[in-house]
Amino acid sequence: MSKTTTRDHIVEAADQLFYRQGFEHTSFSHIAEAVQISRGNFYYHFKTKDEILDAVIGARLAKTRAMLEQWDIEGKDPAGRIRCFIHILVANKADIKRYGCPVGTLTSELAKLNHVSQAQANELFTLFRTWLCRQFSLLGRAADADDLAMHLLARSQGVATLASAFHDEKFIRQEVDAMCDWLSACVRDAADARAPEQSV
Amino acid sequence: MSKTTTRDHIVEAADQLFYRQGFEHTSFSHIAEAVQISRGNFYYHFKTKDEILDAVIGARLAKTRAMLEQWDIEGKDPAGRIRCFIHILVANKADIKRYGCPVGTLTSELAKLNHVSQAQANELFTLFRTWLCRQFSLLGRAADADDLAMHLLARSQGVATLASAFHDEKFIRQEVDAMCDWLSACVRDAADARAPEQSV
DNA sequence: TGGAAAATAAGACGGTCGTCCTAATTTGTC
DNA sequence: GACAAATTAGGACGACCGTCTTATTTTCCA
Repeated sequence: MSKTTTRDHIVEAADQLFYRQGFEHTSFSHIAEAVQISRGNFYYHFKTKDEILDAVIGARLAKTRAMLEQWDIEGKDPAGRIRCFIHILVANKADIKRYGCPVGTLTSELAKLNHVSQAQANELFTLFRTWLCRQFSLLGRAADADDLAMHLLARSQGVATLASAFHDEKFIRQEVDAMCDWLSACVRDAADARAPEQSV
Repeated sequence: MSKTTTRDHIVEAADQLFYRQGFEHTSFSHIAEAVQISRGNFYYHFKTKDEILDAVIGARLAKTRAMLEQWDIEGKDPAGRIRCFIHILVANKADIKRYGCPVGTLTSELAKLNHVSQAQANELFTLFRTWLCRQFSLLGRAADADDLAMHLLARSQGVATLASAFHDEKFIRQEVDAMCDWLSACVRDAADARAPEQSV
């Protein structure tokens, strides 16, 4: 059935606004105007603003999990799947240029607010981290898979931050290519380690 | 002489609070309490909150410029100076773990607020960018100096973001080492380009 | 030492915030 | 079609925000 309820509309609008304006700067009035409902109606669906944040993070987690699973069943090899991750930056370059990375900026904001949902938001990072870790393991780099995952995550974050600061989409493409080259080198290293005598 | 005025105290306290709690979340009351003055006294020194932000950014710019100049006159080679930049992450690792990078997080917040001081805050990034660019040029990589500068800036940003999200200081050390290795490879490539026949 | 200038304190102001209560409306079921 | 439940609208509430005015205190120089 999947009928879209008012609650879903609220979460969706809050998601967008939290991303574009930040969590704290987004008020009930902003969301109410976006969803076209009265401000008082919120209390029926969510008792506090923090509950909305929880729902937004939950929605993002679900969406991310679905995306990663989709990549898993698309039948590519691990390197191809990692390349899917890297190319998120290109696919969302317009938004990233304007608002940065949704995960990184939310995490930073909640850290400064010392918000109770910090840990839940960081779970978004963990989702990517463990997924990447598994891909690097399948690639034959089980020994340092988590280091490679963290390295790639960090580079993606840095690219998003600078692309946003300098309003530079070309920089995204450039660094995405560099990350793909780095990934290829990773694959080569793994192959060499498996059969060093066959290396040219 | 250099007597510390009340104005300086305000800027200093605001600087800290903007870093730790964010600009928007920091109120006049917070700053007043930190400086131990009455809330009404602000208006004598600053007419608006935005003026305080301007002063804070100005102070950070001055401090950064002084730091870069210091590194310039310390007589090291360009690679050593770039290593100074990389090691900021280690020197400030405790703060970075808790609050992220002062430049990156402020830039992100102002971008979401669509704040008028966005450009001035981004100038902080430009300061590092042009300085790094010059160092890479002196290193013999004039052709792609700006690309290298942006790459290194992005990696630093990413490290700060993830170290903060995962509360992981070890990750900082790890990535700093990796960046230093990368820098050494840059130097080697530059040397090879200058005298390829001498390479082993 | 007296008096102008600089600096500070105290609080009023309109506005917005998140929260919460209550009445009206819509919806679904017998 | 009646009635209970689900949903929505509207607005009151106290608190805090940034701003601004005014009165008081301190500083400093003639």
